[in-house]
Amino acid sequence: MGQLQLDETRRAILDAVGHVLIEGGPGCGKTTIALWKARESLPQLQLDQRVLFLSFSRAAVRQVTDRMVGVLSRGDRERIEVRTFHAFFLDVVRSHARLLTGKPARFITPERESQLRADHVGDWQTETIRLAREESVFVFDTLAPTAASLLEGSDTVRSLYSAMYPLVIVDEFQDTNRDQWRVVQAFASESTVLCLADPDQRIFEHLDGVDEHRLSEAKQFLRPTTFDLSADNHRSPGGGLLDYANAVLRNRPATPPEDVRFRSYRRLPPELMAHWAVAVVAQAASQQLGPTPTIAVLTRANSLAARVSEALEHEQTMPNSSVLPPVEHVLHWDPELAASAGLVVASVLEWPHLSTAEAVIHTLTQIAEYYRVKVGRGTHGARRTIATTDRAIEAVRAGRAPSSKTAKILIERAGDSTEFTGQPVRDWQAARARLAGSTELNEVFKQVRLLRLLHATDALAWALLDAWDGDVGYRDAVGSVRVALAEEAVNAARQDPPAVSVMTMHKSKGKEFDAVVIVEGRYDGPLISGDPRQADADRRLLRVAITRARHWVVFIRPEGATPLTPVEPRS
DNA sequence: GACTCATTGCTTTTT
DNA sequence: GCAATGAGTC
Repeated sequence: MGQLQLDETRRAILDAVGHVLIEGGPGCGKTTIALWKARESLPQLQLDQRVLFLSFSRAAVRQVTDRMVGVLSRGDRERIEVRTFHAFFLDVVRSHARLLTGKPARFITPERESQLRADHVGDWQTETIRLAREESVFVFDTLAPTAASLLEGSDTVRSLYSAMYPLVIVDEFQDTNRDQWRVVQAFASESTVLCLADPDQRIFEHLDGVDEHRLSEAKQFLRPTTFDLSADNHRSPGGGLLDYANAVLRNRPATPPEDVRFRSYRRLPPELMAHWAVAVVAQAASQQLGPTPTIAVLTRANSLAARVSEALEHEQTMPNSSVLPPVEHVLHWDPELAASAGLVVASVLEWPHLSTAEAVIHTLTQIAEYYRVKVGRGTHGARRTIATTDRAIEAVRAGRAPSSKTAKILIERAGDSTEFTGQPVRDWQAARARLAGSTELNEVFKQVRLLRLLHATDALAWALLDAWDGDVGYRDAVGSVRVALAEEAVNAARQDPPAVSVMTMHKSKGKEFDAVVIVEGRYDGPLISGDPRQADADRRLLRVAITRARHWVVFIRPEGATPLTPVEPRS
């Protein structure tokens, strides 16, 4: 770790006594100096004491853990616990919830929660609070406030954790929410707190409990010794990208450096442009950097990320008839909705074993389930569809003709002879093809296509092979697929990052790539909003997105889009 | 209560 | 371009 010079500021950080706040932009070395500081504190710790390094996501934890390998010896690494806030909260609640509720804690998974929530009449938040207080049952959202209350409310618990963790490091402090901050405050009375922050990387202020004044509040409360590393940049050589990102942030005139390119589109879809850009960048990058440069395609909205991913999946032909081969990639996508759409397809694979009425009810039930997940995601309008579907189920059950179009179509299709071949991939496609013709069926069909992009096809095929009855259909295909997709979700989280990733700019926080392609859609909201208040937040987000790149940035924007800086970019 | 047609407005999330 | 809404009709 010799490349990081121990300059005056860093020496001062290591020597500082009491709470410390380190501010600085992307690639300034905040994490590294924090790890050094942690290492310096180790000799003073007792054998059972640890340094606690709190991060916001599992990906961030991984990033820090990887970094530690270069900075610390194995023995030192074992004495630094890098954890997500939630993992820590879970621990606190599991160990001490009895103090609040008198009962041992039980936990509800997010999947289970979305079911319960969809079926619950009344305000779900109120219900989760009741569950926690009265039944000692916790969903993810009640963990943080409960852990905070435990640490605030009991001197014993607080001292216990401070004794365990004399030094607590908090990453991405600018985006800590209300409850995370409460926990940090509780630690501060007996432990030393080290906060790492970049005020210009606040990109989650729209979330409840995240506050633009958090940093100044922390300065008031902790009275930390504050250091500024914003002049340093160890990520992009020459600093051109960071300078340009800062110009975009402040809306100051700037000539984009050579390693930032712009392409505008007019008639061609942005997805195709993105595919082209990835192909071009991948080739250029592998020539200069070697075999597998990492590339991220970043978007404003999940919907565009999904569309880009779909384009990358298939061979495309440009107007000049050059052919873009498929690009292997991973879409960072919340898989729950696609998975529940997959269960609708799975239900069709069970049709050969069921009477027409049973088959229709089975599939309608899965469709209702899909819309329950949607309601859980905040789509209020899905309730209407659930009600319609439930009525249709009742009608079929009672032997009446349902009035819902979806149900009518399903009755017609389930009446046709349905036999499958035992080849999972072919049968899956055949089952999926039956889902079309009504708003609901079309929507489910579209969602299911995303499963392919999640690289779940192999896991699905294996699960279905086991479920094949050896004759005409699949037994408990729904159950098998559910298990396979849940396992896949767990595995996907552990896989090594692939060469090409597609995600929203928000999800790129804390990550790093050789090249970044930033795609602006036609209809998914502009990169920079016309509303000036919003525009500040947009510019912070853009700065984060640009600085994810170590070497190159490509912008794909619709023709006539507002320039990112007052000077027209080269094209 | 469900269908069709026209109108509107479009983001961002961890565990 | 497309999904979510609201009005009007069966």
